[in-house]
Amino acid sequence: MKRIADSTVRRLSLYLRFLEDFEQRGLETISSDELAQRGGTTSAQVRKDLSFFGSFGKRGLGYSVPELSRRIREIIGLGREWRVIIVGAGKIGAALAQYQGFAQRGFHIVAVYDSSPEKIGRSWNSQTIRDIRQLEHDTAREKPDIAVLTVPSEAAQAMLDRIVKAGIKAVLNFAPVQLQAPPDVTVKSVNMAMELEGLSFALTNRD
Amino acid sequence: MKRIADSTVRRLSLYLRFLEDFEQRGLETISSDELAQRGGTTSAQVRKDLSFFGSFGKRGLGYSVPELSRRIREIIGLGREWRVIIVGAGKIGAALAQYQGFAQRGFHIVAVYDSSPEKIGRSWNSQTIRDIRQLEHDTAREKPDIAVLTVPSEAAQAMLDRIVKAGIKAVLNFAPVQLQAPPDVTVKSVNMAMELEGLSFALTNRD
DNA sequence: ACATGTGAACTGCTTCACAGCG
DNA sequence: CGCTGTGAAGCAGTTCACATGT
Repeated sequence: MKRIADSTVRRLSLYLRFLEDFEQRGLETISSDELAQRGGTTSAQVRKDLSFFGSFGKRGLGYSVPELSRRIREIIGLGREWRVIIVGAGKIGAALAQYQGFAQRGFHIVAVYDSSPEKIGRSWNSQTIRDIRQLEHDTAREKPDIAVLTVPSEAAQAMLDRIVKAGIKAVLNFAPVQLQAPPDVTVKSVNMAMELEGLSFALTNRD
Repeated sequence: MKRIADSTVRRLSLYLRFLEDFEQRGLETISSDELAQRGGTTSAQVRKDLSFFGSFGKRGLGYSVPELSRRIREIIGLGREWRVIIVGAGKIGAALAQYQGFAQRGFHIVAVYDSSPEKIGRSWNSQTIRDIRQLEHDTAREKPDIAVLTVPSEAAQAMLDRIVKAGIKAVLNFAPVQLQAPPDVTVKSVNMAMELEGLSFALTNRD
């Protein structure tokens, strides 16, 4: 299969959200143009995005909402449950563990880790915080798919190395640092500091 | 000035982080190649990024760490204090309000708002949570520069409209929805759901 | 000799425009 | 006729390669 651009995958996520909305309202079909307007893009872009994966529409009519919804879910891989661990039980970790949006889309938190003795053992939103030293042992047995990394910046790279060595192939990083990982491991970063600086730049450099 | 790509600004943020690190260690000069390796890019990319804003290096030598550091801070607009409000005192809002990285880079939280009567009036990390109904009134007086939007998805667009009408020109959105704003208002979104789905896609579609 | 700064070449994403099909 | 699907054109961001300055 041809390599798919990151931006394409992001838009598919977006389309799916709209489709689920339409689905709930009982709409049967939708055109590329309607999807485009909602998503702030163009109809050609929508059709091109979908065309990488097949021909899901009916000419002269548009797309079947339930079918397209199903196909996109399939493409993104939302048909199954993903097993997620959270590494770092700080403020952000806490917010994430309690975030309902995860479970709704099939991302199931199976463990939370920390290194601080005061936190280990404490119960936390139906999870007991585990000792980070158990990471390798647990991972071998429980085979999580995704690790969410919410440790301090200084510790992030070392912890990522452990996660990679433990065999996890997908990481969502919240530390504001650039991480190095082997090519078979996908790392996505959420970097608020960088976004804020982007706003600072926009405010500073406008006509 | 020519329009600067988003990716360029993000890399400048990244370079700045490395430069601050080098500065602390007392290093005097750095080459584009060293910056590139740290940032996972190429030396040509680094030089091109900087060239949009001027010629800061010395041929045959590299860049002065303190000078380049200063110049990038100036470019991004980190020379001043930015006044930030947080709209929505939920879990994410809480994590952000206590996040030290903000203040360190000159983003100063001047107010926190919520609509829930149980939350309003409660003290919170040296801020008292204010009634969202005060938003317009306060904004007229206190002139915040940036609003961080951490309200539920359903409320996000309506709240953004209020924020825009109140005259704020930069918004950092945490709701997993596509927001519409006039072109003179910059909106950046942090969308964990989308990043997670990107990981799901990567795990699903690999050889 | 060495590393910057920058036009030129390249790569890849987006937009166009229209043939194809219901 | 309307809307999809898609090659071709256009555009933007990245990489190359070398002239330039120290």
